[in-house]
Amino acid sequence: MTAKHSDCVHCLMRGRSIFAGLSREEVCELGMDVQDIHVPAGTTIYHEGDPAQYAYTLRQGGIKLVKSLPNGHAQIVRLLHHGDLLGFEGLRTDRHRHSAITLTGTDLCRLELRALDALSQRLPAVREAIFARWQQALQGAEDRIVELGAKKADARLATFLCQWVGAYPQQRAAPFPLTRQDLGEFLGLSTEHVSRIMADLKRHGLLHEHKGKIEIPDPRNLLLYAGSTSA
Amino acid sequence: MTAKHSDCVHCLMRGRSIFAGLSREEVCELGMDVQDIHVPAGTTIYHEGDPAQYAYTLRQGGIKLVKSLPNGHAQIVRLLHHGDLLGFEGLRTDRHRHSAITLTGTDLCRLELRALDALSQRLPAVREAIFARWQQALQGAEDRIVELGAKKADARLATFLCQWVGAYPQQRAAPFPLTRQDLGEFLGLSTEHVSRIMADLKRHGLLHEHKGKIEIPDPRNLLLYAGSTSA
DNA sequence: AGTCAACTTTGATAATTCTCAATGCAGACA
DNA sequence: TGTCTGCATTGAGAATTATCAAAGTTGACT
Repeated sequence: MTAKHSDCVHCLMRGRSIFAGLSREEVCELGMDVQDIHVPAGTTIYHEGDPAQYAYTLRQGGIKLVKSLPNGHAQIVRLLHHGDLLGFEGLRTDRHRHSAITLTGTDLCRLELRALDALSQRLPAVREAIFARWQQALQGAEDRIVELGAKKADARLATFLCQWVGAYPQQRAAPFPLTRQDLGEFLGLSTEHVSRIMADLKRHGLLHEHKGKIEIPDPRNLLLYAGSTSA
Repeated sequence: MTAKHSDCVHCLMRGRSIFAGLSREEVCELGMDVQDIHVPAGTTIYHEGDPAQYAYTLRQGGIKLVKSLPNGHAQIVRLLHHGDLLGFEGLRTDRHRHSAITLTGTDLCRLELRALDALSQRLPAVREAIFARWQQALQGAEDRIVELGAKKADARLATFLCQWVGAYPQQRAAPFPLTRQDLGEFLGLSTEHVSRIMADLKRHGLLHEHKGKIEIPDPRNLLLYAGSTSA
């Protein structure tokens, strides 16, 4: 893991970060100690239960937020793409509510939580940005509840895959660093079952996979198929 | 449904509402049109997809927030107790993301969303309160994801029942207005399956039910039992 | 008291999903 | 190039959960 001081002013991600609403001058005067961090795939950035000290902006790569149960099961609570914020569970939360693990090599900006908190008091734009992300996260979480509670395995997987590739509209084939186990832990299924469904989808030509890339020729078909295998 | 002007200053719920942090004077000067509303059980307060105009504070009673799927399934996204806020999906959200349906006769305070929004800009205490509820809701939603994704039926039900009675610490037996169908739609199970598990729990003396009241002699036992029927 | 409607319980059977075990596959590395 | 390790796939059987159908219960209303 490497770290250096970050130059927020010229950051390519600024437009998608929580500092998006600020002027160039305001960014210059943040007065925050922002670290620029690099971690390889499979790194745990922080553990569930750890005292929370930093928040991070995911600049590049993928991260999973995981909760573990005493019975040995793990549940991926959320998957993060570039531009997402992590580690900032709440205003006065002093412990991380999940573990953050990189799925790929990852670039992050690390901010001190105390400083970020203070900043959000001072700058309405930052507060709004955090607020908005929160709202987004809640909405996402509630959608997941519906997926997990009211849909069958194949429909869950199909919807998820469509959403995933939807997050990479530029590319023809989206990067796909998730293992079958990751998928299982995200969708509440066993790895084997995920594997079987994936194989089925591929057999039906609804899905192509190759070297960590995934492609869905026609999302509508995929959703239709998953919906029709069972009401 | 009856409505009259509300007297926030003397409201018994004020301490638990989003106006909790305000002084008596500030409450007097809210300048908000707060309506005092009463609705019977089984009323839909607003529908999923409706343009959002009001937020509500639940003063008394129980409410379920429901999302419906095209396939006919319904999923209860959240259950609200007294003191909870509803209808306030986000600052700039103009549509309700779920339907709100009363489980019991219910007392509500109705606030105009636009006014509440303006108020939260003006009064940091209100903003903080809303913020805090949000964080709470997100945390709750993520916990639900874990429940739905990583636990079996009996464990889900057990944890839920313990949480439910935990929300009524004063009483020996907690009010329990949920039908088996409600439980099923909350936990992602069929009504029949819920019924069977409930019967089992009662047979083992882990649970008593009588006239819309529920009692758990020893929550620890209940959780233990549900955990042990399967790893 | 009688009736109705809504909710609950129970049973039988089917569908879904999990678990365990074995095998296949591909990239990392010596 | 061989080997090794981690991941993916496949199969078979078991466990879990859903579905369908039929009674049973309860409470409200007449």
